[in-house]
Amino acid sequence: MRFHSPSIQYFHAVRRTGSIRAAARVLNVASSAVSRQILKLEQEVGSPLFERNARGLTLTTVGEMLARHVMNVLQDLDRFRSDVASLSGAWSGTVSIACIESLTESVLPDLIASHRGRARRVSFTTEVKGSSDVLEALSRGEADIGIAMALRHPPDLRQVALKRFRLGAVVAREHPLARRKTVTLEQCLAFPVINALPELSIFHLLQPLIAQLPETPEPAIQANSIDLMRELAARGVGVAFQTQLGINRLSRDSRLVFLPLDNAGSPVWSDLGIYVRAERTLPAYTESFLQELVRELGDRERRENTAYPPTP
Amino acid sequence: MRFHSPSIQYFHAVRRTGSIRAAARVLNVASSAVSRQILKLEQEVGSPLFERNARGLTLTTVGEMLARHVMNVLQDLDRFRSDVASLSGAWSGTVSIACIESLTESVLPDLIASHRGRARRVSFTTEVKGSSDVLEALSRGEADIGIAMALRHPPDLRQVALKRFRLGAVVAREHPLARRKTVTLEQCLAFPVINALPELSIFHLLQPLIAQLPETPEPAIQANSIDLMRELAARGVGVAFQTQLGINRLSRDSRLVFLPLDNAGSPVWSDLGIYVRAERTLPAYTESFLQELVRELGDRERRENTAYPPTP
DNA sequence: CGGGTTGATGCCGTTTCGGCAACAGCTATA
DNA sequence: TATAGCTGTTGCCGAAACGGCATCAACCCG
Repeated sequence: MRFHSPSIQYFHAVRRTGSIRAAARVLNVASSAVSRQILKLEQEVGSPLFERNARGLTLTTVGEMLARHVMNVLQDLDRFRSDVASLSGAWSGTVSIACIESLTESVLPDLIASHRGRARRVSFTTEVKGSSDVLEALSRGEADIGIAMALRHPPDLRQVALKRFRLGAVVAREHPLARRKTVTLEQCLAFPVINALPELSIFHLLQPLIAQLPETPEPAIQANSIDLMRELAARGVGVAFQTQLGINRLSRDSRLVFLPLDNAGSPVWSDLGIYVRAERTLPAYTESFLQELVRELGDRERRENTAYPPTP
Repeated sequence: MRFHSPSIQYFHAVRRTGSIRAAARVLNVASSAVSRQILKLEQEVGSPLFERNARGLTLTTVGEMLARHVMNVLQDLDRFRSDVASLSGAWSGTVSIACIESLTESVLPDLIASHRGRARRVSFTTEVKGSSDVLEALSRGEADIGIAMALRHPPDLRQVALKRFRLGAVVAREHPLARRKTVTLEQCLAFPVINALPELSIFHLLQPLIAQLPETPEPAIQANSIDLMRELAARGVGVAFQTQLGINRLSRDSRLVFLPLDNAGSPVWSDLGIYVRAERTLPAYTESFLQELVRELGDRERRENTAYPPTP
């Protein structure tokens, strides 16, 4: 089912790989064929699409415009294919997800497992990235659904939902703070803390708050893995911070205690956004999973706000 | 700039014309070429796209799915083209509008005239239809912007805005009702009325109200042209009904008086919707005009609600 | 029962496409 | 500085796809 000119498929491959020869390898054709199709495209558009650097190709402004169009075409072709397939009962396809690490410990595995229990023919590809990388992967068409910190998102993305979870400290059960109901940042900083590196979204949440404090103590440990940070906290190394998305896992882990964080008397929120390319209609199976994801995150948001109600 | 397979262009032409030979004439190619491309498409999709009737071709279910995809592709190609063109300063293109008759007397001509004053290179195509035909033309990709009565719209259309205007009676200045501030339906029906035919949206607004009345008098005249109905009213033939969109024109026309209609003590609203295909990004020049249209209709809505405030 | 459609097919010249090999330009490494 | 390895581009040629012409079978309407 390949009823689009080879040009746009070749263009798409070249854009992704950044090189004509690499694209040719992926496409299993000769590089000369790819080169010619690109030249023909440029002649028809009437403007160069790539800047030829010695090390490969980079999109020009017009090239980026065409890339957007080609992405729209190919993604909509995917949707059409899946629509036709679902007509004959074959509900199959691959959902590609890009998300930040907070989701990996329970939300995503739970959801994927349950979804595959019902729809065996739908497979998943997930990639964990930093928030801005998630949005970029979505823009570049490398993922269908993105979950990231709700920062400013580019106009070519659509925010499907916005859920807020409370940020908190994670300490070992024996930690002096462990018996409190909530903690403030000052109270945490009295102890060794395990700080997130800038790649993690927690960094960008805590950084402005720490900057407001009169003194900025040296962090004991810095890391870029939430898992590692939590394991360090469990061993009593210090205070870690994370959004309370792993409420199930944490409550099962008897070594750890989650303490909602307060700042100037009000909770510290971590806003999670679910994103999708705006100029796109999702295939039915992707849309279905997206709805489940939104519902599940809504449920967790509600559940945690009752478990840890905002201090008045 | 034709970088899509001939297949999809041919398919698009066949869908619009409903015949292979007619499509071939439009495309300036031999009918055999068109026939072969369609057959190839069907082979690649793995399912027939048209039902061959003796008199022409009709889309199958799969064919309609492909039609949707092809429409998305071609409309997005248009947008891409205009984006590239606007990069080199050429802000040009054609905005295609389908709307109901109420717009023709002042809203649309005013707006188009003023827009063309600023953007000389943007041309317009407008087609007046009934509300359901407007929506259908939009769905079939034959118009960019649709303005119609806000009924239930198909899911492939997006309602950009919803504006409500007051429905009223139009009578000659010498008419016995002309001195009133507002009128009720009963008061109007005491006189000869000029009824709208079902093709006009006014029919669908008034019909349910008339059906509620104890007695349904014979209409004096039925017509399917708002213009004609208004001219008849000006000659004292009877009471006409219309939405108060031509406030400028009516206030200039000294022969006529507009009387807001009340029913059971509350105004009778005529909801006007502005529609666009959902799975589509508009070219910049179309988007620009759309914004002006929404703003203008919003202005009129506000102006008329102050001119004729709802009776409390 | 013919005259007008309709879409489909066989044949054939033209166009396009893709693979192979060679080329020039650049970078990194020896 | 020379060389090996990479890049994209270009001639050449065979293969595949496309389009035009003429023809055919099926259908509708008068």
